[in-house]
Amino acid sequence: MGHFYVTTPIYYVNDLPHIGHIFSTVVADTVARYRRLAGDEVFFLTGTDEHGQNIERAAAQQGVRPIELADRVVSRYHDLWRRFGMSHDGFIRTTEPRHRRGVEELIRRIEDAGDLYVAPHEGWYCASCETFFTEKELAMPGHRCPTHDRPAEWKSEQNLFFRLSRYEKPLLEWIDSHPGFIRPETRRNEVRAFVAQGLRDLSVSRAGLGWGIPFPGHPGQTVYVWLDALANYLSALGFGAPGEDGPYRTFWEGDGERLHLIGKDIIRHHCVYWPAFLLSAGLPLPTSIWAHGWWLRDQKKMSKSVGNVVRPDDLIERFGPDVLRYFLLREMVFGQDASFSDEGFVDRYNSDLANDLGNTASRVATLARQAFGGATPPEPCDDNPVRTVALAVIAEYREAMAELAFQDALRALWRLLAEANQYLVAREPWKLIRSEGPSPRLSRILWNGLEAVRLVATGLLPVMPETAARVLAAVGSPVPASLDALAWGGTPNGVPLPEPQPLFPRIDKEKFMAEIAAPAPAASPAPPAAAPVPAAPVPAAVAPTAAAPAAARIDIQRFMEVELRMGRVLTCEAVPKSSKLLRFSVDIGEAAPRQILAGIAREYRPEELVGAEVVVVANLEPAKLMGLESQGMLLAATDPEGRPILLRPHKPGAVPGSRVR
RNA sequence: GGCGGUGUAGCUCAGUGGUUAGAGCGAGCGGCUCAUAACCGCUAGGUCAAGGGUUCGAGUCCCUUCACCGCCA
Repeated sequence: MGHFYVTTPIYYVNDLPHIGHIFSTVVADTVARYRRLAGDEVFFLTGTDEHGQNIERAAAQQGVRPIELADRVVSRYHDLWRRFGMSHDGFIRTTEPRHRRGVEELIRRIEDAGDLYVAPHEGWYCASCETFFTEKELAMPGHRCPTHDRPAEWKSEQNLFFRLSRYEKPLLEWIDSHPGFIRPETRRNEVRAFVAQGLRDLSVSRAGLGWGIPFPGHPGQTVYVWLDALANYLSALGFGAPGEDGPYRTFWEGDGERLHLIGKDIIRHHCVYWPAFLLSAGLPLPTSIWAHGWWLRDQKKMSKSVGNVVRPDDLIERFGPDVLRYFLLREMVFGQDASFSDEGFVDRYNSDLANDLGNTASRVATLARQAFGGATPPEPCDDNPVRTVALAVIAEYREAMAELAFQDALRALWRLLAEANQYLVAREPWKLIRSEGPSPRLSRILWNGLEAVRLVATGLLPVMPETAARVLAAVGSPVPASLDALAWGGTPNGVPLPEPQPLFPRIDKEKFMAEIAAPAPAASPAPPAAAPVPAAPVPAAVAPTAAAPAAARIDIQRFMEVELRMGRVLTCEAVPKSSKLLRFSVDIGEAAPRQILAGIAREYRPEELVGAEVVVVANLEPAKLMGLESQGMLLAATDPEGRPILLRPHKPGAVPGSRVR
């Protein structure tokens, strides 16, 4: 069969792994496993992006060398991938010598093609993005970077430029003649439109940047991070290695498939710059670049500053990685955004895994054990409604998996579980056990049930490798090494069946929701508190007031992300039917006062607070309490009893709206 | 502003111009008792964003409007 190369983005080591990283890697792992089962020779690559000013700065703040910072974060990735049973064949770090050689070789070829030149580069530069902006883009006063909301610096330097403009037509032609090159379709349209409107040459070096790969032949220049990072897809395969090219020839230059999985935020780099670099260097292009959407948290974008990033350690600890893998692949329409919620997670778990998969497996296993002395039935069955559905499901599953339509593939498998349950209810084998004992008819009925579960578990092998194996064991089948097993008739006859045990114990949803809403019990070890880089802030609403452990240090920029403003209370009243909430309208220097709710009614009477000066968190995501929207938060400390003490200035005169810092 | 996309059941989403618009989850009722209070059946719930047009026939094609999303270095 063919060769198949699949890559994840390489992850930037300024952030700990979160659900977004996990998703990309789970997808790649699932595809890799599927293709291996289907008989392809597979190379699955992931890795880390470790260069750039952000890393340099973060390391300096922590008083370590950049490579030490990178080492620490990388070890977190290794740990996580191990826990997830990721089956990657390679892990590349951009700080490795082999990567540097690959980058140098790529640049040499681009230079040989005459696509590099030196020119002055100037503009407003945001060090966080490591990007130059045009005057137009930063039109707002102060030239603030739109993504980081911090002032950009005017910068002018000599840089190397890549003749991207030369590849405008070739790229358009390539996109037009390769319909599957950029997926999904809507991204392809976007990229096409972007290229069609004209391409400017691209700066591919920075002057005086320490932490990066020196630009070969141009002392004082460092390779621009994107050119550096993208080359990982080649260098990890051995491109640029002195004697031996390793898997490079097989997986990049061969006629197999080369699939880049990316998030939608890095489309341009992968769909424009990267193909152009490759065209220039005379190298093959990837066969497909698949951009998936983002995981939202309860419909909102996850962001470090909001503090709603899903770090799935608790979920993995509690359910094992396979359940999260299943959830991620089942819930997201690949290519679109999806929303992660704890409630959705439990619902999915209970209905799909506990009720359907787990229960059906133990149902058929128990029946067969009862009827045939603890073994699988002696007689198979070759003509029945379950088989008819199974054949359709298998075809649909394969088609969907080939398209990375995991949602459809899984939905198809679950149709077979439903069919098996309907079939059992129609045949009532539990009655036959009593009325006719281990008859041939009973054998065929129960064999069909086992076979249906076996097929579903086989289809689940790429998605939930460890769990699928356990389901197979539960229905008396071995773990197959090939997708050939995904065909009717594999359940062995007369082999012992283990005593069924719940594979997915049902979760009490109410209890679960209450548990995750509550702060972790004091006894439990603090979650990764000793994180090498600042972890996401704990949502303040649920943070315990008792002696909080010292938080990781943050820099001034980080602090300034919290917008604290002076406010004057205009009105204040109790919220009906609430013992704790007061409703304020607060002037913080804006056109209209803010409505803010605070849980301090037990300690303060509304009338004593009218006119009070208070400190407001002004850029907090609005939240609904008792049906009322709270557009901010009042700062308060607590006394030894845990009662709130509102923070107020010790003397009057602060201007409403003035920044507190 | 330009280009592209989306809008269908309480929620998440399917729906090549062709009967009465579907699935899963959730809700209500009934059945079963092998199975993890699981499973099976039935029911409720839709002016298919709004308006206009083409057509024998429109969720589907065209136009307009509204809302949301993405891209425009």
